[in-house]
Amino acid sequence: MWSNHIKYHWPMRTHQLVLQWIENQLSSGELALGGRLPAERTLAEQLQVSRTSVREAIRILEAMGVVRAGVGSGPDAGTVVIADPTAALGSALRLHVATSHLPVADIVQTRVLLESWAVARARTDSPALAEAASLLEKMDACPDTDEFLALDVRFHLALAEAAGNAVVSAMMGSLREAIQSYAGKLTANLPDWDATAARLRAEHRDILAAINNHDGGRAAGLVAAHIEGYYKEAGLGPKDSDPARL
Amino acid sequence: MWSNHIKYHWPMRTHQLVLQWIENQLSSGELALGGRLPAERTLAEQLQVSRTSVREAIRILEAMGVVRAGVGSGPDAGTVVIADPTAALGSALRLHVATSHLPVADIVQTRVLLESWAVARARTDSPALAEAASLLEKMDACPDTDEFLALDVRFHLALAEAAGNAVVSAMMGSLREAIQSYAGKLTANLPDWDATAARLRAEHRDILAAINNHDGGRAAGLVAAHIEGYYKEAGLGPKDSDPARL
DNA sequence: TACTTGATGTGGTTGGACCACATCCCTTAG
DNA sequence: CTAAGGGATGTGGTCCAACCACATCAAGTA
Repeated sequence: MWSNHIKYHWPMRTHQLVLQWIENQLSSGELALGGRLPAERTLAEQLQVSRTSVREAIRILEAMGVVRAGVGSGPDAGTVVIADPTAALGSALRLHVATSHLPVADIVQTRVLLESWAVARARTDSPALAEAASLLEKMDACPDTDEFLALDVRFHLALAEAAGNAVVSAMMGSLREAIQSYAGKLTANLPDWDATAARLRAEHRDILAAINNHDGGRAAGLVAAHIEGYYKEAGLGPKDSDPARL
Repeated sequence: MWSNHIKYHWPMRTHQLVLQWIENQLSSGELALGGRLPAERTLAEQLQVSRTSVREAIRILEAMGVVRAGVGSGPDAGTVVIADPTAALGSALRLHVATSHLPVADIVQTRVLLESWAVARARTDSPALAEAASLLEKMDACPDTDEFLALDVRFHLALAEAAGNAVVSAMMGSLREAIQSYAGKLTANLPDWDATAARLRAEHRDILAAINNHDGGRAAGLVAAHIEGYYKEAGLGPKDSDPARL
């Protein structure tokens, strides 16, 4: 009856074993960024598990933004280690927003918190800040709404990166991604897009100016007002709203 | 060049299709928290895909903390919808720390930021705050180091929850989980655990007192000093963080 | 009534098969 | 000699048909 004592006392699923092995390889440095995992069939034989279990583990790592799977042959093929923490956090947040377990208002509030902190600590000599300035100019000469919004996303992301904290940057990006579809629908509610766009441009300029004037406190306040103002104008109540349906 | 962009969107892998279907069910409310997914074989037939693809999608959702798979029969069996955002974020962060893409110092800094913010706006009538007080008493009468640390984790999590922001709570928990093994090793470096424990107890009391005195600013400062002091004493060089002004 | 025992349904795991794709390398035509 | 075929090879992507371990439930039995 107890043909397998180990499994009974230590019920670890097979794909978790593979995950653990890969995570160890990553921690020990034997698998580094840009490195390639063994082929699925090879890895399955090495670990004495089925290819299915190996694939399930790789799926999880792929969803976590740790690896990228590519078919074919050559340098672009195979399963290679990447680093995209934003993908994992964004997907997770989006899914839990879908279950109504994470209110959209909380996401917006957290974004305000992180981005305010980031601009307050932004270094004026940061490359990310230079990129933000460049993006701001592009937005001035951009008549298309969708393109403007895309640039807006990159602008705010650049602001977050200016603080030099990779975790904050990743979280900022994931928060953006999690409510992207939501924000898109809110934008449709705006009564006068041209006026709003003009206001956003002006506020962007003020934020950047405050940072460059080494007035982090003012920059943080402007960012908070900028974000909250946008969502408020589009109809999202602050922290009381029910995100049940889109 | 742009054709790659199009190709990136068009050929959707089979498990992503399943993922999308389930996410739609969640968004529309047809699948709610505590609800059960169709059986894997049934779902495979419904969506006209193989059971393998269904399983890969479920694996991802499981890693994201959205579902829990249980074998057997009865109410506890099957794949049921849960809500554990901390699991997903924690795993993702831990994996990216393993790839050295997310510095531990950045994680600590982010934790200081979030927890400072949380205690600064903690509501004194929050149930989480009452739990924190209860945990504090337990820690006073706890001689065991490991148990003390476990209570410490729950104490700080309760503080984070007192702000009433689910996203911040989830992120706090995930940050803790991501560096848990790291923190454990650091604790071993402490020269005099008893002295450190006594200091931690005192600081916990001060933090809670500041919150109950409605002095959020002081509480935030105490939390920042509390966390940074611990890691500094254990030998982790901190990023200079100043979450004072938001 | 109380207990045993199979039936049923669930996820967990495996091996094999085939496909589409991308590269590499050898052959062959010029 | 060069350059254009065209397999050979290796990769992940997908599917299928089993089998196992487990947990519950219902029918049958003492």
